[in-house]
Amino acid sequence: MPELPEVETIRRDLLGRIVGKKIKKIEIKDQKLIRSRASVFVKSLVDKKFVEIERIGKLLIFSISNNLYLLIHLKMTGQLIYLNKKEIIAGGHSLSESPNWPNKYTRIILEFSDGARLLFNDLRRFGYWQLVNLEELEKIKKNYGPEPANLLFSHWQEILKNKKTNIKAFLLNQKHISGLGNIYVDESLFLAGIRPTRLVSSLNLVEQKKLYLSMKKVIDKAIKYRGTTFRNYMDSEGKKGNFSSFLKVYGRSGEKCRVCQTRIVKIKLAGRGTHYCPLCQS
DNA sequence: CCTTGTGTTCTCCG
DNA sequence: CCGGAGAACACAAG
Repeated sequence: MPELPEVETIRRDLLGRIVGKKIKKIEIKDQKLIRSRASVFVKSLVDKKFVEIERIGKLLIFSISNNLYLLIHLKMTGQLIYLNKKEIIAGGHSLSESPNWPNKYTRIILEFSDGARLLFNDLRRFGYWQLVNLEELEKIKKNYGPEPANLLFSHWQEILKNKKTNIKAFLLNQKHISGLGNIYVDESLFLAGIRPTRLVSSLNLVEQKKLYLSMKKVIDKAIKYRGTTFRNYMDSEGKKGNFSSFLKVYGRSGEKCRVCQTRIVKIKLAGRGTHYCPLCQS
């Protein structure tokens, strides 16, 4: 499940690899995943270059040399795989556990003029590629709250104000704060010592501050370790994220809390599997 | 039937 | 009756 740290890892890796390269060819194997007419899509990209790669929350934004923007969302199982000419001939990367590409889940292939390729794999076909102009991009950006890294505590307090839902549902909502998904919401709440079921309105000042700091800490560390691989996630070289071994609650139901040895509980909340320690979190 | 990110639709409340 | 918030559902496939 790519969340902010995973998408940021991909963004940083791709910056040095594809920016400035001319797009030579596009192969669309599954029309469903592109949110434009295929002919328009191909015409707008071929012979153009990527100028910059940005990100808002979990959404990647590739600026193109013709003032259009390619939005790529990985949703649950999307992967962006970069292969240079040599790796294409070898059928993948030089890692033993690395699968061969393209595979049956490869939905779109971008080919650059130097022979390198960018593959978009998506098992569940939830992800998408979409072309927008600046005006449309600005509109889309308005749906996202600030990211943990850019957040001031005074702003955080404003955001929390008058919210009537539980803290889990609140943190998952990208309009309030962007980039957190199920894994990092559960991990941030554990670090803050707050139960996911708590109402936003019930958090006192100390808890607000703890959560504020915990989100930043969890996200920063996860970026440092190149994200979490729980199921499908891999970076643009086909490698797994290294944050998985630091998970305190996510995916650990029935296992002992690393702090107090109490067994981690799993409930369903906001329609999502939700993990917490009944002793550390109150 | 479980998994999840997000867009849409439904429902409730003041 | 309107607007906003939040809940519920839809999507997909293994």
